[in-house]
Amino acid sequence: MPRKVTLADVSRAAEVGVATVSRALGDHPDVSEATRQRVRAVARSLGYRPSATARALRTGEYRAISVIVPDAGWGWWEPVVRAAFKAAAEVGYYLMAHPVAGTKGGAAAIVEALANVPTDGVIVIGVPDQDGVCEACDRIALPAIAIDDTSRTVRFPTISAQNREGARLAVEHLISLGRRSIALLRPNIGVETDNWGDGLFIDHRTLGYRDALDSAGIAFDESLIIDCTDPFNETRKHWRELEAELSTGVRIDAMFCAADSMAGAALRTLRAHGLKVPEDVSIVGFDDERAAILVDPQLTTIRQPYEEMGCYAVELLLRKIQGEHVDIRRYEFVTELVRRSSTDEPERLAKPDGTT
Amino acid sequence: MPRKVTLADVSRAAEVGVATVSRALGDHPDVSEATRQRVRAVARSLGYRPSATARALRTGEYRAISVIVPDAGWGWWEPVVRAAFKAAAEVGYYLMAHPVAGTKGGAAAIVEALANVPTDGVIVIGVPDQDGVCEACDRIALPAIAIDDTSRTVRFPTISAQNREGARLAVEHLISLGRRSIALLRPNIGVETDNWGDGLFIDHRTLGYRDALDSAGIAFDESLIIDCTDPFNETRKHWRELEAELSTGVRIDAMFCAADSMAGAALRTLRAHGLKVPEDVSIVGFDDERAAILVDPQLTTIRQPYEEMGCYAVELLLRKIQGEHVDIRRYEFVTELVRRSSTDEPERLAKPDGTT
DNA sequence: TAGTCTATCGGGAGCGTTTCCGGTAACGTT
DNA sequence: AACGTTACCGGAAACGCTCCCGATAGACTA
Repeated sequence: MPRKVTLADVSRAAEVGVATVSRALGDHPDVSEATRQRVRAVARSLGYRPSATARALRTGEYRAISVIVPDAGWGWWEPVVRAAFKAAAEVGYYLMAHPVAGTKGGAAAIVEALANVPTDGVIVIGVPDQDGVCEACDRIALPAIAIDDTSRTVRFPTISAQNREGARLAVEHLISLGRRSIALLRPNIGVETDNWGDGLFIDHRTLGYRDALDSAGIAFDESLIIDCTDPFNETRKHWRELEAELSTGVRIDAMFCAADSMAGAALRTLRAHGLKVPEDVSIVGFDDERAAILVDPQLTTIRQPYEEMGCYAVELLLRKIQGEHVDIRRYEFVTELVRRSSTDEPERLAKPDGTT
Repeated sequence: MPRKVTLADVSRAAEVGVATVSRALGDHPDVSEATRQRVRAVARSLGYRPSATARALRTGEYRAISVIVPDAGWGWWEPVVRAAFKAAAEVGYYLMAHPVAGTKGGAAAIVEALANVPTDGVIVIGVPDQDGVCEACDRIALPAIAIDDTSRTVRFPTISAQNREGARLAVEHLISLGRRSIALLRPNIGVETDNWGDGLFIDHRTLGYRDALDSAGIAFDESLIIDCTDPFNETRKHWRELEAELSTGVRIDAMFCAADSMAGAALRTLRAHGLKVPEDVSIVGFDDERAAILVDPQLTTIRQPYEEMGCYAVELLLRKIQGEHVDIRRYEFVTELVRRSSTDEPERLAKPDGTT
């Protein structure tokens, strides 16, 4: 294999100093147009490629950032990552993704490994023990910012959607269809949730659910809250209880899936109990992830502005990398309702407010 | 922020030479146990972390490899990447993922960017212009190996499933259910396919389809082949033709989806035309990606041994990195049929071979 | 004509490692 | 007592780059 061609090689071939080559290639001002051209030409013909390592060692910056994601693929964060990739590329930064799934040792191990990866900062997206990761980053002086919040306190700049308002939007939509017995299906994310407290996204969504009920004067019924651990295997106790209730004839006429990923299981279960969607039960999800259009019927859901969130994340991170101060608070983004067939109006139901 | 602590700092604090520190930390033989302990302790208390950059610059190896994937998430390659991550970690290598989706410039640009990323080699997974990417890697002396094949020739070590045998398995299963009018739904992958030639995975799957038909003595009917560009939007002409046929009463009783990602659309379309799965139409997919268990009914499909493939990929790549010779050929892995409800036997159909 | 200024360039240090090589001290051997 | 061995350690070079600083030559000013 051909030995790597270095600055010195180019310098020799172009008959100029190595410093000049560096400047010519780096578009610095104090080099004549003529030499710049010549150096350029020689470098190209020699197939010169700068060593990112050497450059990083010298300058102390890698021009690369990392995102830590829960898994390689499959999740609401995909579009966020995609957007972040693009945003980073636009300012000449390279972005790399680090899935934590399957890694043993969890957050700590991830950051441990990250210490060996050339990166100027990290974006932590919806991983368990988000705070732990961020703090570990802090310890090794790595700027970090978080997206979504799986930790109750805000000790790092945190980007999230307006979860409470979004949930309210969802449930209001169901109510506007004339639904009144609305179940809340919640993903269990491995940390204790606190229905009323501030913090976890799922808490906010629960609050939004209550907000909508309250405004509509519908009594809150705790038995309609169902926690669901595994969206694919439906192992959670509460979920089985719902199934039991359904088979004993308890009726719900709507369901707010606080995460799209559970929609498949929900649909299957409802169907198994002879309930039709959207005729008998209307469903609204949250996240607008790709599963939403895969299921049948396609899912009405709450969409987060993933692109904006991803872009803003890199923007914030770059600021932090450049030493600017970034407020430690939650940066919230507005959500919108995406209507699909899971909330088609089956028949003309009399609505509370009398509109069509 | 605290300045980074270097070898020199540790050396000063431990009152030994920097070379000794390096050796002590690196578990080299010629350093006394006593000093090793002391250096270790000092390093820990100072919070020393070796600079991966400096080390890489000196040693010339990064102990990191890259995977290039079509997209950030959502696809059959997810488990491959996951397995590769693990395999790499086990031998002390770090793996990073590079999605090409959204990148402008395609393959060339990717590798261009990769030149600035510290990596010892790359695994290219199912991206368009796979050959182009591999060749670009070759040019910059980056060891590369490919997984799956979206190029017709094998100019790089290529890992793939036994696509032909897998497809045969799928279709034989359908035939064993008594089905005889079996549609083949194919993903369009952006390159011209050649039904009979060797190369693209989809060609192999088509061949397997024919193999099964031939063995069962079922005549091949070209009009049952449907090409489908976008699994989510179903825009392809042939697909609309199928829909048209279905509505004019043309009957199929089974469908082999040559990629799971199309199953959602297929199911929706069939349902829209009043056909029930699995009662009226049996469906088998290919890939066993996560979509397979999300759809309703859950999809019988052909599973590739993703974990093995991912592990083998890093094994092969590491060998290449270490300068060993790696045969340039296709490394094929056996597939298996995963039975789910989309091929439940609806009623007792008379089977050709008379078995139950 | 002498001095100053600008444009252009080269030398060389230094980023944090690893590793070669040479040096010292302690020990064992004749 | 003189030598060779062994065990341990430190100095320093090198990896490829950037950038500070000083040098040179020509142009311009007084």
